[in-house]
Amino acid sequence: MFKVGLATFENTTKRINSIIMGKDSYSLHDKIYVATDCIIFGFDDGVLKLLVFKRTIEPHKGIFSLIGSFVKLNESIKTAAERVLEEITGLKNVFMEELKTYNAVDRDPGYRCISIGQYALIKINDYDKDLVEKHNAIWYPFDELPELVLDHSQMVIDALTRLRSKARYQPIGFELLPTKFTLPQLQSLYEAIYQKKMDSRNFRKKVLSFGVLIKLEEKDKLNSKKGAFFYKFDHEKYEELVTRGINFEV
Amino acid sequence: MFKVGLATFENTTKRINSIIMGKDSYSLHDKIYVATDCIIFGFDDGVLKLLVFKRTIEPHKGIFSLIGSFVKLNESIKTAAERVLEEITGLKNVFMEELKTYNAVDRDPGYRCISIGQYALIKINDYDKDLVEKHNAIWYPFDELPELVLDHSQMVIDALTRLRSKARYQPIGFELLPTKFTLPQLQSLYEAIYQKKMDSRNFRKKVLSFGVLIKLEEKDKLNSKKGAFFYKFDHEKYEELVTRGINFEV
DNA sequence: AATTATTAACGTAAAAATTACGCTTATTAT
DNA sequence: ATAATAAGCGTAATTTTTACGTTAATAATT
Repeated sequence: MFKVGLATFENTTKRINSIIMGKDSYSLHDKIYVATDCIIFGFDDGVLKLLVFKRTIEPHKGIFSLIGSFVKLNESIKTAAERVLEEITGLKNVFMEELKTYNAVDRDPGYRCISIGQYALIKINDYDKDLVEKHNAIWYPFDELPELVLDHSQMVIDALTRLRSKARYQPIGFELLPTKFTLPQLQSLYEAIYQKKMDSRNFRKKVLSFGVLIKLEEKDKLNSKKGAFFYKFDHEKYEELVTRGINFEV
Repeated sequence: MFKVGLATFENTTKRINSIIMGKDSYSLHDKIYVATDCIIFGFDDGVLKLLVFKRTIEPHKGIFSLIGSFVKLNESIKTAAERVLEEITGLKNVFMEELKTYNAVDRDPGYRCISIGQYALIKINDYDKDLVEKHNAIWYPFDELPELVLDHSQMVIDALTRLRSKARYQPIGFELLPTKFTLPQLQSLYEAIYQKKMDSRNFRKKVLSFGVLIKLEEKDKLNSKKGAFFYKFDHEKYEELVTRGINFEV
C-alpha cells in the first residue's frame, strides 16, 4: 500500500488544509468534528419505541436527545456507535446500520459538526435497566416522542422511513422480537411499523411461505386463551435463501 | 436556537477534543478529515459507464480514482460534491444522492480521513468534453474498470448495488437518458443496470402503465428501420403519483 | 418494383401472487 | 355446560406477472 514519508505528509496536510480553509494557516477550531447518533428502536407489547435521553450537561442541558458520541481518531464510526450503545444499554452485537449523514453547515451552533445517524434494533427485554436509568435514558412510544435537540427529530423520521422500506424485503423485524415469538406478535410488530392493520390469515400465509421460521413445541399462553405457538427465526436457512437471491417482500 | 457563549465554547471544545483524543492537548494532525467522492454514472449507447480520473499529483499519482474533494468548513457535503462535479463536467443540477460513509480507520494511510460516497446520474451527452479531458477524466464501461485507489472500487460496487435497488421502485433511470428517449433505449438501460435481458412487450406494458411517459410525435430513425417513437418523462405527473403513494416497481 | 430483413408495437392466454373472507379449534371465564 | 376470544386452516375471486403470437413500418437487397 502507498505510504507517504513524513516530509510529503507535511506538504499534503498543508495542501489539504488550504483546500478546506482557503488559506495556509488555520486555528485550532478550524475543523469539522465527526459525531454519530444512534436511533434505537425497541418493540414493547405492540408499541414501537425509541430510546432517548435527557441531557445533563451543556449544551442543550435538560433537552431530549438521541444517544451519540464524537468519533475518536482511532475508531470507526460504527465502533463509536457500538461504544455508546453498550455504555447505555449494556448490549453488544446489536443490529445496527448506517442511516445517512447530517451535515448542514449550521446544524450545530458554535462549531462545525457532522453526524452520522445509525439506527439500531434491539430486543427490548435484553437491555440493562439500571444502566439506562443511570444515563437518564427513557423509552418513548413513537407517537409520544418529545421534541429532540438539533436535527435529531429529523433523524428519527428518516430512521422510521428506512425501517419501513427495509422491513419490506429483509426480515429485520426479528431483531426487535425476543428469540421466541408468536406469529400474532410478529404481525403486531409489522402493524406497528407500517401503522396499519393486516389480515392475520394472509400475513401468516406469507410469512410462513418464506420458510425461515421454525415452529416450536411450546405455546405462549399469556396473550390469548387458546395460546399461540412460539416460532424462532432460522438464520441458516435465511442466509441460504439470501445467497440464492430470494425476495422476502412482506 | 441554543447559542453557546465564547467561554463556554472554549470549554466545550476542550471537552470534545478530550473525548476524541483521550487527552486535553492535541497536535495539528489530530483530526478527522472529511472528504467526499463521486461515483458518476453515465449511459452511452447500451453501455453503463463510470467517470474516473487518473491522478496527476501525489499521493497515488498515476493511479485511477474517483472524483472527490475535501469538504470545506463552510459547505455541506453535497455542496462539496456539486463543486467538484461542476469543476470536472461543467454540469449543475445533477441527480446526486448520498451513498454511505467510508470510514475505516486505516482506509487512507498517513492521516485519518473519512469519505462520504455520493453517486450521480448524468446524461452522458451533456457534459463538457474539454473540461473532462483537461482533468484527465475518462468514461469507462463498467466491465472494463481499472483498479481504483484506496476503497474506491468498493464504492463503485456499492453504488451499482444502490442504483439497482433504487431503479426498482423509483424512475431514476430517466436521469441517465436524454430528455427525449425511446422505449427500446429505456429498456436497454434497464438491461444494462440489471445485466439481464427483458421481454420488450412486458417491459413496454409495465413502463407505460405507470402513466408518467409522454409520447412525442417525433421518431428516432437512427437505431432501427421502423423507427421508435420518442417519449419524455412527465415530472409533474410523477410527483403527483408519488404523493399519492404509487409503487413504481419495474 | 417486389422481396427480405429488422425491430417496433399491439394483443392475448396461462400462470402466479395477492386479497378477501368463511369456518373450525383450543382454551379460559362465566 | 356455555359463551367469549383469539389462533389457525382453507378456498374463491381478483390482480399481477409471465410467456409468447402477430402485425406494422421502414431500409436494404434483388
